[in-house]
This record gives sequence, C-alpha cells and structure tokens, in this order.
Amino acid sequence: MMQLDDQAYARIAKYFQLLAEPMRLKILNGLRDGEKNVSELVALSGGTQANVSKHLTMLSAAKLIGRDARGTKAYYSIVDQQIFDLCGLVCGQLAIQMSMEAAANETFISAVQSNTNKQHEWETA
Amino acid sequence: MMQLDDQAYARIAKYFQLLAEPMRLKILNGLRDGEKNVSELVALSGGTQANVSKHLTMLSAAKLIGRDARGTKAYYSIVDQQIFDLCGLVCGQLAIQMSMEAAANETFISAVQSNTNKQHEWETA
DNA sequence: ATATTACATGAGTATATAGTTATATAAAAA
DNA sequence: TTTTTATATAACTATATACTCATGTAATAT
Repeated sequence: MMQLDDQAYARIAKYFQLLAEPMRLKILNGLRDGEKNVSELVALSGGTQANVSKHLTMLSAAKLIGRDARGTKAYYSIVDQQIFDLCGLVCGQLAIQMSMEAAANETFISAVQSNTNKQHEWETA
Repeated sequence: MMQLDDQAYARIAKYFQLLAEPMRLKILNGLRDGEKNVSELVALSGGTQANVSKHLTMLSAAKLIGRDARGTKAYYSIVDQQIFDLCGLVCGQLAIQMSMEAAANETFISAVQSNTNKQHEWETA
C-alpha cells in the first residue's frame, strides 16, 4: 500500500490540531456569516481579548482565516467555507454515536438537529 | 445567531484532537483496506508496540475503530469510512494552500495527487 | 506446568499549548 | 500633543499528551 510520507501526516495533523480547540471552533463558527472584528469576536465567544487575539493569529497564520486591518480595527473572515464541511461531518459522526448511545444525552443531539433544521451551525450541505 | 453550547464545542474539538496526531493518522490510513492486528500496525507504522497500542486504545475508546480479539491477537478496523472524507477534505485544503505557495514544495502535492489518481489515500470521493 | 507470543498498561519524562496578566504598538480622537 | 481605543504580544503558569521503558495479563504452544 502506498504511504504518505511523515511530513504529509504531520501537516494534516497540524491542520486538525487547529480545529481541536473549543474556543477556535467557536470563533470560526462566529465568522460563519461574515467578517467580524476582534472586539465582536471577544463579545461573541466570551473569551478574553488576549486569548481571542492569539487564536485569531494562529488561524490567520495557517490561512484558515484572513485578516483585514481597517483603522484601529482588524476584521477577520473565513477563507474557505469548506472548513464548515469538516465540522459538519464531525457533528454527523458524533450525532450517530450519541444516538447509538440510546439518547442518554439529549442536549447535544437536539442542538445539532435544531441546527440542521434551521440551516445553522456546522451542517454539511 | 444560534450557538452550539460549550459542551458541544468541546466534543467536536475532542474528535478533531484524535485526528491531530501523525501516528494516529498513519494507523487509520493503515486500516483503510481492512482490519489489521497490532503487530501488523506496528510494522506498518514504524512505531513501538506500546505506543501503537495506546493509540489504538484511544481510537477504540472513541469508537473510531473497532476491536476484535481473536486468540492472542487483537484485530482493529475502521468503524465508519466517512472518517476518510475528513482527511480528504484536509488534504484538499492543504493542496490548495501549497499550490498557492507556488510549488516550492512539490513532494506533498504530488503525493496527494498521485493519491487521488490512484484512488488511494485520504481522497474524498 | 512452563514458556512463548501478543497485547495492554502503569510510571515517569519531555514537550506543547491554552490561558492569564501585563505591556507594547498603532490609529484615531480630543 | 495627549489620550483613548483596538489589537498584538511577551512572560509565565498550569495542564495535557506523546513517548519510552518496564511490567502485567491472557491465550497458545511445548
């Protein structure tokens, strides 16, 4: 079987690592409907300014989001909407797992579903 | 805008975290064409037995892979092939990024492409 | 029963990273 | 110019986690 080399695995892993952080997911989700500046994202996420700014710097360095400085504000925006497909797939996986766990935890599934119904967060298509 | 609650973000992040590790990606990719036992995965991945076993335990606990003990051997297998869609999307993203970086690093892109052509690793559809 | 094979796991270490606090920088307002 | 507003970043701490080495456990073979 053909193998990706170690550098390729490392790159893919690093990409997933960016998505492996709740605050970053929240920020990305906050950018779903268009650009926002740092203050808006701080308010939206409930994080501190310093922490949100750091996450934005990381996401920007990795080209997952773009940065546009206007005046004293910095507006960030999603570069490629396909990123939400990734989250949608994961939500789908988790929803399946949880439904198989026999509805002990209703909260998450209903969040995802109301989600899907309202064509809101993370849905795939 | 509707928000997923913090527990939901945490769950999604934890899922991505599982994919944010080169050795685990290698193992998952090694399981692409069917179940393998631990020794086979150790050989295939180049990792130590202890380390591979730990990663398998993690992936299994998260239900990304299944475990079937037969005799003294333990066979692991992918539970849902959709997981490769995730990796395919990321490969696609990275390939785009790298092609935009003007082909300085040809290795990775060509790996992903020969990949796509040969219908091998990580491709989406 | 003993040895061997295959796998899992505990202890310990090293590193990475998320978060906080304080400060730096830079544009705009006064 | 001085102040204020918006953002970035350095220093530090705490926690998580990947790895190694050693050992435990369980099924098979001798």
